[in-house]
Amino acid sequence: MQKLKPIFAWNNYNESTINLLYRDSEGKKKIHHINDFAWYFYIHENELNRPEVKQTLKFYEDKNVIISTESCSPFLKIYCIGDKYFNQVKYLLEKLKSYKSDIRESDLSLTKRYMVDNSIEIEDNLKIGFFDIETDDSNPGISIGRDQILSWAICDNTGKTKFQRLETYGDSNAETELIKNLIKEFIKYDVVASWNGKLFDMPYIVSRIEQLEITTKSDVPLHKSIFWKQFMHIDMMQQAIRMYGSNMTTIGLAGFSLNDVCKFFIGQTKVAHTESIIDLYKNNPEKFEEYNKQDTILLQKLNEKLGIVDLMIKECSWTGTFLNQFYVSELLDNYILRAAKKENIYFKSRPEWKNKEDVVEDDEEEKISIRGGFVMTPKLGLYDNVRVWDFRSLYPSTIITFNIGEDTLVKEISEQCKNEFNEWLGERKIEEVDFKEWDDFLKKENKKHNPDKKYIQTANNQFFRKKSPSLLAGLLKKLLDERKEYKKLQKEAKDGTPEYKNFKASQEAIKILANSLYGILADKKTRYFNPAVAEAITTTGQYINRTSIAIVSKMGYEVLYSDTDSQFLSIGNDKDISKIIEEVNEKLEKYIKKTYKPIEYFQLLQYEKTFRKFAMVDKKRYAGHLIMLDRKETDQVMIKGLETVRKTTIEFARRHINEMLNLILKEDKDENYMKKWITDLKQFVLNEEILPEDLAISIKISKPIADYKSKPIHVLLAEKLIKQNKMLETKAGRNTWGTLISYIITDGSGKKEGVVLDEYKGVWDRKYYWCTQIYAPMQRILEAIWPDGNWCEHDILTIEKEERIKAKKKIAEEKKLLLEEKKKQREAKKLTKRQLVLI
DNA sequence: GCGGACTGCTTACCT
DNA sequence: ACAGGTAAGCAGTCCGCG
Repeated sequence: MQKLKPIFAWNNYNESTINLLYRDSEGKKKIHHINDFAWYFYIHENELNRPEVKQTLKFYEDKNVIISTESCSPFLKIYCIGDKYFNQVKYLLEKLKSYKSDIRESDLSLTKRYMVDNSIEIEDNLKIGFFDIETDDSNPGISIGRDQILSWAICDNTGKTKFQRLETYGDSNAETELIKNLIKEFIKYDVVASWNGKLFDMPYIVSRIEQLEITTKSDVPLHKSIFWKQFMHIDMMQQAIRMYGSNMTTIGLAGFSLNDVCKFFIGQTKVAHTESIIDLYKNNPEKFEEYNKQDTILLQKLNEKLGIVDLMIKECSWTGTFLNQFYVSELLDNYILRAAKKENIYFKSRPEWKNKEDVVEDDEEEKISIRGGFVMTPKLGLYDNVRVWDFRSLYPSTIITFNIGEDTLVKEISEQCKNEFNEWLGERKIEEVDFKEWDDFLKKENKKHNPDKKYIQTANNQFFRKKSPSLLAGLLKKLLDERKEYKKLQKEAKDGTPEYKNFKASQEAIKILANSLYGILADKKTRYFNPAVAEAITTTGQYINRTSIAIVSKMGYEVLYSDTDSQFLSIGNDKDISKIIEEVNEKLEKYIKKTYKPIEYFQLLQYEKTFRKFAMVDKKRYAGHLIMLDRKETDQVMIKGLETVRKTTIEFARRHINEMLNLILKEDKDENYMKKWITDLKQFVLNEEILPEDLAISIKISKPIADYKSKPIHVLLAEKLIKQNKMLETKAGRNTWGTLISYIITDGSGKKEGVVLDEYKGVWDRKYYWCTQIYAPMQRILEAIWPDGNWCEHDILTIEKEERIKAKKKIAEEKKLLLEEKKKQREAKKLTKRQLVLI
């Protein structure tokens, strides 16, 4: 029989049957059962020499929990009666863990083990339904499951919608009918997608099902335990946050409400309404229906435009992950485990999930931190002709060039070499060390530990075998090659066609996987966590960057700044930049090849952008007039890290800092011009009226109020709003989007006092706004580019403070003088008294 | 009791 | 529930001074 492609697979608690959900040739959903697959884990053979381990294994063998064993030298494969969820197996594993035994892959579920071992391909032709529910909003605030569901709508991939409305308001039988029909509808699809459905729609439906006792009534299409397995649910909002959350300000996305996202990406909005939902339901059923349907249509269109779900499906089928487990770590775990299985590499078990409360203060593992990228202390100032180039995929390339991986690491000398490195480095940070000194140290160590060049040395003084590619290097090479192929195909296909979209999704999926690979090596929660290996990558990245800086400096060019994989240089426009890059690349390649003798060289600088005028303000903070980007001419002011790109900055400051940067970078205004400009602006802020929207500070509430250890003003205001039922508590979690609190500072002199925007009564602290919100960011920029400009004269608060201190000192001195005077007088009196007595 | 110095928390950014 | 590096503003605390 041809291997069937499951849509989803699972095994129930304490059962050893694997259920595969699939569609037959007629497209009908079926479940295939697998009963003959035995679960197993690995234990290192050396462990068998320990009496306590031996005894434990014997004990569970006698109890028939361990069925059989098989040698997989140097490991022993132990087959059990069920997976890690079986109580008896759980006890066995707990016992072995308590002995700190070297056990491997014991955390896999039966289903995951089966999928990995058989390299089961996952169905990627999935039927998607976009849905949304409306609920009774007559009570204040939102509370999951408190009120009735009023309707549902679902939209298929072609834009066809279905809608059902609660027939009789307040009637629980009618609501039961409504929800049953929704479930029946869900089951027709493989995936149902929603907007924020993970935190709203799904829990709401589940809660209503429980309250109405729908599952205990027998005419539901499928039994309770099984109908949720008939389809998967994904939350498109979470995925949108993953994709665009990090650069929303850069691209200009206002927020992650469905309305904001749709307005931005597809230029469409939700159905506008001023009435409450319950009002619409009761008095305007047509509009109510349109409103509910429109949300699902928007989801469908959004997916068509952005390919959100397509990309997820691609990543899932590439790695062998089911959609409802769509997390980077899970995707990569499946991908790596499948490859490792073929190479007979067994990874350690994934660490136990630790609750926040369970983390011990002195946990050694928790304290380990891994060195990251190189951030050069920038040479501040205003420059002409600044060129930027960067290393293409620095970390993947480094892994390949230096053949980095747990399997290629020379463990025998790893500890000693680490100690020697730390001893040499001492208290210094690696970026403080002179490059030549670092290079010399590495050469000395290389000679000592690697005389016949069998290994390849990394910049943290670790050694990796060269004989065959590491698992990681092999995977990455495959990924990069595949991506190249898909990129080519994408280029050949016609823009907008299904093929084009398919190739695009493929190459993007691969890019995400390749770039995330390093991350899991430095993540304590994964089985791949390995400080020596992770730091081999980052430190060597730093080293390559600094080698390049050394080469460039020797060629006579000045590197102004560098962050991880990019370099900023001031190179006149009379020079041929491509030629220079070519030369640097050649020299770098020659040097790395000569010094480290890699099997394959995989580093490449590529030309990125040119700034006509450029202001270097601080680490990770700069702005410039960009005229060339990826070999295409452009004309824009690019700003990184400065207040204008931060969403906490007030609009007034954002507008004026932008204006200021435009004047300096595009219109080449000089220092004197800007001084005048600042003086005028200060007068305006201190005397004129400013709109409240321009003064509002917006800060995100990122977690439940109780989790805050200190309570700044925005948290205090949020707390008040929550108490008044005007705002929802934020849930903990990575892919949730907290609520923004917008407020205005009424008194910024001490502990900040303020009001939320809605309650603003016209009181604002002018001096605080000028000094902290508006001028401070400007001053930092101006001081960086014209350091001798006496820019502090506009910082009123600091000046006032200094004057206060001066005045105080003066008073103190006067007092002191006065006291001394009195003392003198007293003594004089005493003297005269004594003199009198004497007389 | 006041205010400066310092520390730690929080947010939001960069690669 | 993929990483580390960084700036900035503020709350909270400690400590010396008077």
